[in-house]
Amino acid sequence: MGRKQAFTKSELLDQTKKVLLEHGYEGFQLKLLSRGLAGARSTIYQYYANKEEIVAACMKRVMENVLHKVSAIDDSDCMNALQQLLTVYMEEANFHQLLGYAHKINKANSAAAAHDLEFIEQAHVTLKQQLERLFVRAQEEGHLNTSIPLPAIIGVFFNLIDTPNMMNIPIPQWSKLLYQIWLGGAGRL
Amino acid sequence: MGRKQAFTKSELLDQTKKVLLEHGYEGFQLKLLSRGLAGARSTIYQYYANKEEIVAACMKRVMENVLHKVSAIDDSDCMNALQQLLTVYMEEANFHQLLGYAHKINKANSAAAAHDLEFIEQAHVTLKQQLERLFVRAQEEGHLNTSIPLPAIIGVFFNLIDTPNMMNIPIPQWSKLLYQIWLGGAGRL
Amino acid sequence: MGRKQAFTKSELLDQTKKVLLEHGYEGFQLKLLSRGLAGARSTIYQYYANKEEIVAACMKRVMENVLHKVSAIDDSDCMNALQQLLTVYMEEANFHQLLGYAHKINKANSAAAAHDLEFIEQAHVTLKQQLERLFVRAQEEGHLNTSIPLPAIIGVFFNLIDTPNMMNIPIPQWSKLLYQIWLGGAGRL
Amino acid sequence: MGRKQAFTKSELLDQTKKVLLEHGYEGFQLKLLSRGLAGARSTIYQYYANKEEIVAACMKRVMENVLHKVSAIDDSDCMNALQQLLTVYMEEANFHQLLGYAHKINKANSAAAAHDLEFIEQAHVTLKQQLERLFVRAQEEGHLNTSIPLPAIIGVFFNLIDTPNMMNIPIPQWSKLLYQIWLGGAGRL
DNA sequence: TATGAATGAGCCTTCATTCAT
DNA sequence: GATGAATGAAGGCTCATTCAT
Repeated sequence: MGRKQAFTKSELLDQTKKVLLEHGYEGFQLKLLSRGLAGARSTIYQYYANKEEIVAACMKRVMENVLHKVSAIDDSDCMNALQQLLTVYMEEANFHQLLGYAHKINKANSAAAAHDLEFIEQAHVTLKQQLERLFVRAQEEGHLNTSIPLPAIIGVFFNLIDTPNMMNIPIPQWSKLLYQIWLGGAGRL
Repeated sequence: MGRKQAFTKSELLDQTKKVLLEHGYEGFQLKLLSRGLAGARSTIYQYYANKEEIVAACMKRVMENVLHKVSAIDDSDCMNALQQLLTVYMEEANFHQLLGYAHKINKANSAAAAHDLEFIEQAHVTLKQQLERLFVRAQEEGHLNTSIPLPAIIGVFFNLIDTPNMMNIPIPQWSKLLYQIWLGGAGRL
Repeated sequence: MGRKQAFTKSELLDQTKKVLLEHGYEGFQLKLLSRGLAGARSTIYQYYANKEEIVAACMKRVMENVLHKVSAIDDSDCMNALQQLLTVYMEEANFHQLLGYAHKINKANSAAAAHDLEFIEQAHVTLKQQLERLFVRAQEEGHLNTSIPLPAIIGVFFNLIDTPNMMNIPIPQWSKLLYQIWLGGAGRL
Repeated sequence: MGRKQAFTKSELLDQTKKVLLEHGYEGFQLKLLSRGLAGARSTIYQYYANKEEIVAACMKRVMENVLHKVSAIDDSDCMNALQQLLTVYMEEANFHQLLGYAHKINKANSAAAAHDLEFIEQAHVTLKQQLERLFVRAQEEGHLNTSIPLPAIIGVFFNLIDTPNMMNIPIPQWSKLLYQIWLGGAGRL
């Protein structure tokens, strides 16, 4: 009964992510959102009660994707696991950047948004711990240069994600290449 | 003689940079700008005709600083020059990030802004060429691993700039450390 | 036979009255209306073409009730008739208040609403005349203090209806009590 | 310095009261407010941060007026004091009605509004106590009919305020007339 | 010149009403 | 007939920009 939906919740969140990455959190406007959807601006309110909830839901979904992919990684070999982790983060484009917006969301406006953010925060902590454990193992197993402080190693590793892929190399290979640079350096062997 | 000067152009641009980095381009508001300035919001229009011009002027100034510092680098030893370049970019905090906002500025609104952006664009190209020349030299002189495509090496190098400095190591040392990781890798030698 | 009846016209008007008294005319919203009804908001339009018609119909029904009850009053004894009138108006809770909203309804929007309002207006006039005749008779029969202008006496009498019943005395007794105060005053005899 | 104000805070509150009485709380719109002012709608925000604050401030001012006038009443003779109280409430037109809107204001939206409402609430309690004391004294001094419950007497007294003044009798006389009806009744002596 | 005040354009959100199943 | 979904027209509020002192 009733009409058929102009767009699905999933389409809405897809577009949300797109607009968010293109215009940043402060530049996120419902006008831009609806522009990329097959329906009017006010229709958005069928799904979410306000702007904040939309953004929070979008972030939550991205986080869930990442958690899902990460949980599928075999971490028996820690170096291999790191390589795969890097790939996952790269595939889940701009996961990193999106998370940076999380703290800007005004929780006071919406309980639902606050709840989603809580989830994201929790997951974030979990991911970090998992990652740190991998790095510690890598160090203990003698794969890393012990003269470099671990936080620096981790920071550089993470930052690889945002390296601009000028040559448009497919993500799996691009990820492998960056991993090699990170581990072996850019200098002559 | 009139009234006393409320704030100088330079103070205005300092504050512009601060607000820009804190709130992003889309979150840049004149209210935030004047809040950190010793004068009224409307006084800003004594210096610039609109928002776009302010941001463009700010970026231009940052670019000029970078150009100035870069031009002082001795590039007889290309590897040393690269190391120094990295330091300069890091010192000129968030130069990279600011430049990312450049393409968001609406040039249609102001000829002055368009002019400044033109300058920035030009300088950007120049810097890139200079950098590339250094990298080519580095490769020719056998400092780099030839099995890695140069664009990837450059991309990673540049991305180092944004690596979060969790341990708050002073910039010159932090720069040196990142340079080492980049060149030698994070793995065991 | 189609679908089952979601709610009757009468239920709709009951709920209309409730919402109207709770939120006032300007606060009357279809969302609040359907919330207390066993059916969807859009179903309301099966009965009435727009908001104005609903409110007008509600008022008309209340007025009809009052007319009905009033016509049953035996007015051979005018003082007794007045007492009974007061009771009727009080039973027909907030009749008075509802009528106050009548002039706010935008007739331009709906012929049906305009028609109902016409009826209400007419009935209102009739009731007033009837009442006035009763008061005139009461005065002529010497029941009222002739040193007080009749309009003042009538005004006070009518206003009794809205006296807050803090002690929750049952309406018939409450009505009788107010009638006594009105007639005999609050002062020592 | 700067331009001269389009309207004063006081004018704003005057108009607020007018619109509030004409359209009720739910019908109170900034458009209606600015329509009666010599300035644009957005100018209102120079004085108050939102709708709620405006309404709360308006009510507070009315309450302050009432408190001021009430405090000037000589209550050595309680019956005389009651008569004067009635006049005050009538002069401060629709004070009663306005107060009825107080509980509809959404305090969550504004600390300033909540603060004003706190004041109003407090003053309301004080006024009520003062009034009750007067009535108790009146009863003890034997001015009132002891066979009528005091709350009913008080309720009727208060309700007099809203009696429609059809003949447009000047307020002091109108008040006196109502007081007489209340005390002595409308019936033949 | 410096600025306090004014303001219109634009954004978020709500709501009566219409559509299409 | 009943309804879930769609939507444009407003209303509250903010902000860049202009005015007038």
